[in-house]
Amino acid sequence: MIDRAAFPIRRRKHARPRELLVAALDLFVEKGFAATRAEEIAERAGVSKGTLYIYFHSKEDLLNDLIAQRFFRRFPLESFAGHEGTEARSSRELLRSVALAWRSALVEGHAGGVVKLVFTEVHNFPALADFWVHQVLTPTRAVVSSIVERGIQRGEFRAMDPDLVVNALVLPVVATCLHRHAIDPHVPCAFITAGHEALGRHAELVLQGLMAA
Amino acid sequence: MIDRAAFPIRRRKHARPRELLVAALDLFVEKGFAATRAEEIAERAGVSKGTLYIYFHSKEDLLNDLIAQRFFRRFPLESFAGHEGTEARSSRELLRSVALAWRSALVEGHAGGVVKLVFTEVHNFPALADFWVHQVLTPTRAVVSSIVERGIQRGEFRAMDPDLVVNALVLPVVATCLHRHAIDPHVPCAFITAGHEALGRHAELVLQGLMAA
Amino acid sequence: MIDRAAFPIRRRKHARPRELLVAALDLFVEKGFAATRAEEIAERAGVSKGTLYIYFHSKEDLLNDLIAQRFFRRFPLESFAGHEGTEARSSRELLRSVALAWRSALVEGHAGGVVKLVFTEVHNFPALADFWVHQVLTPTRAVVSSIVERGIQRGEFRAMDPDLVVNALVLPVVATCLHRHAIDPHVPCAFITAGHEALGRHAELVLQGLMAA
Amino acid sequence: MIDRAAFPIRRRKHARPRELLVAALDLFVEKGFAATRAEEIAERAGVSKGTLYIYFHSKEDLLNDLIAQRFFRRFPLESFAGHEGTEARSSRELLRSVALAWRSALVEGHAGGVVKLVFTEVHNFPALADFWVHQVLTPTRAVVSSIVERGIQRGEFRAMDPDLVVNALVLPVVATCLHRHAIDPHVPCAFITAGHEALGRHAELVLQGLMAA
DNA sequence: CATGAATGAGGGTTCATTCAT
DNA sequence: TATGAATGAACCCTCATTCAT
Repeated sequence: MIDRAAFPIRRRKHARPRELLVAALDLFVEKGFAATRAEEIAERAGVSKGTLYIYFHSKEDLLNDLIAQRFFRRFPLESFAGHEGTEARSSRELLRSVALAWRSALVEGHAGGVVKLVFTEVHNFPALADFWVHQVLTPTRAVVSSIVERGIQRGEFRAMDPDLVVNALVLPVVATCLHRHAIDPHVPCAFITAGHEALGRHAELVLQGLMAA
Repeated sequence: MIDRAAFPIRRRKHARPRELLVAALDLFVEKGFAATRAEEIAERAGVSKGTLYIYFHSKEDLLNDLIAQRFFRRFPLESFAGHEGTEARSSRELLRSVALAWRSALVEGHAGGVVKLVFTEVHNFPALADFWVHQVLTPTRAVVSSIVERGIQRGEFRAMDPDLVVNALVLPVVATCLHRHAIDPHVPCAFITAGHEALGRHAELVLQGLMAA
Repeated sequence: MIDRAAFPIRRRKHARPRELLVAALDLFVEKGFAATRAEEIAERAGVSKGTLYIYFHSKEDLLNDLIAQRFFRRFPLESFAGHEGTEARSSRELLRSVALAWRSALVEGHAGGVVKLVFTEVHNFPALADFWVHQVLTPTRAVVSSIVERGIQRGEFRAMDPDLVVNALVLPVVATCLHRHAIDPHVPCAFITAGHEALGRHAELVLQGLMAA
Repeated sequence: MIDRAAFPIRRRKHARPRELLVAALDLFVEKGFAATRAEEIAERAGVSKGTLYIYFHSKEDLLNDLIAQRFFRRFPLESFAGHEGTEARSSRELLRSVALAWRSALVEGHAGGVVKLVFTEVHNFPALADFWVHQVLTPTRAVVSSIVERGIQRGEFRAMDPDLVVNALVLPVVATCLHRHAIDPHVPCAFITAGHEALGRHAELVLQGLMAA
């Protein structure tokens, strides 16, 4: 039933947990936690049902491990935290970089699926809310706030609530992720999930509105 | 078990299907379709498990009926369609109205829950994608496009891809909905789901960036 | 699959838990807890697998309820506690009555199966040890002790450790129970589980040894 | 994982089957056959799960082998069979010896656990009933009968059904075994499993009742 | 129509057993 | 021979659905 030639047992031993986590993430994103059967996860990982339970205590545990091991590393925004060596760059340019960091993290890469999972399964896994708010949103908010304040002080931006800028730059990325993973497979919406440059141009639009007169 | 005095049978008999649909919608939004038990729906509607199956063929049918009966009316954007009697209003003002129409439909009201449902259950109910794209997004896109083109022609806006404006105005509303229904119950995020004026000010920001120099 | 004519649904509603407990007790005694499948219990009670879980939370719960509801009433020895109106009877006669009370409780009746269950499942259900010691053995020991002391004081018995008498009268009953339920179905042992009078004559033998010279 | 230094392979290779049998017996006695996992047995024997199946075809086979190899030797009563050189000893003394032989075999030694196993698992392993009746009870019965008849003929005992004496001497030993292995670990019962001399004094009591007037 | 006891297919989980190493 | 990762049959339990009352 499983192609042993393609999946030698010994070689895969240490890879199994990761393979199962990847398979589980894909399926949880695709079908939701409750609608995903344990056997499907195993099958996609190329193992049998029982093998899953060698590495994880339960299906719930799989998702908890996903949250803990896979999600729980900070969003890649540290580079902006202190603006090291960024004195020369305009605040507009810095904010644009933040928006693009979000884009590359969520739209490209498969972190986008994680976003869908967060919003879909948070009811039964509150740790997802913690992850999302404290590991993703809050750091972003801190970085954007500091850049916006810098921009206002340097006269680049007009006076502005930084939260408004966070939301304007970041929430469309979230919504785009969800579209790509939920709606597009059924009804492709090119005008939303258009491609690489769309979010860049979105950032331009917002930042244009931010400029001082 | 059910308080008969408070709910006379006669008067409620015809309301049953609607009451069940409302209960189901609430629970599907809150816990997801798969994780909601048929008995819970009946209980919330104040009837017994068996009664649910008098009015609906199955649990799936309940959601299909929700989509067909509840969702399947156009988004309240018709008023903008022809810009009847709107000649005098600025294009900026019109777009602001569109954004506020979205806000009042999705953030206030409980249509916001429907949005969560769309993104959560679309995998098993492709009709949700059809509903979302054709009944909600596409009309909005048409309206916004026409206003943007009008604004450009009238010299109010600089040249701009209309889709960019749809996305900039509309996607944050979607993301805000999801936040309110998914994340906030666990980790309140005032800076996102701040309240009425937030989205209004977001629209201002975007529209400012849209203005011709 | 289940003969509905013989088992009308409504009439049995209140009888179900008891029927399931009886079926479970029989099977637990016969095959042991771990080797009894939930479906077997249901089948013997004339219902389907799922019905069992309407009335009991789990298979373990079934046994716990058996212990709590069925076993947890004191052994029928109270009548001897105060020797009310027993002044006239000889101590020998009283002890003989205790032994016969054990016999009728354990060998006749189906309490004998319970004894087997106690010894078989106590490892996983320590409450069985509590039941056995505190509800059965300890009361018996108290009664027998008081009678033995009375007999010694009245010069009927020679000096004797009362515990020895408890054991001599009671332990053979226990062993006989176990034989009847465990061994006899496979290899009948008439010389042990002989019948009514055997334990009576056993008591005679022991009591004879107890008599003062 | 296993301390190879402490257990050189060579020396243990031939001991493996016995070590596994001992481990299995302990666990079957402690937790029952169905509730004992094969891996536990292997672990207690200091080998891996797979090794168990080199020496035994299945878990059931382990118990069958236990019965065949371990149990299937006669109970140590042969010495009484012909009363060789016992002419001079009183029948009372001989019976006392039989009781003490039971005690040392069952209460001391770990044969007591076997008794528990017999009564617990006989349903699924009828060979246990055969063993118990034919290898243990029947020989004892034969020996006791002959001694009792001898005692009656020699005028030491009053007329008496020999089976009654078997039961009176032997069943309390059985019950004591079960107590020690089943109940005592949870609720210690000193008054039953008191120690070496208790069964001796029990025998005295019974034999006293047996004496001719 | 309304009820809720009963059903049984389906999915999560365990563990005896196998087999490549 | 020894290992232990992997398997999958079997079991516990849930819950959508039915139907006698």
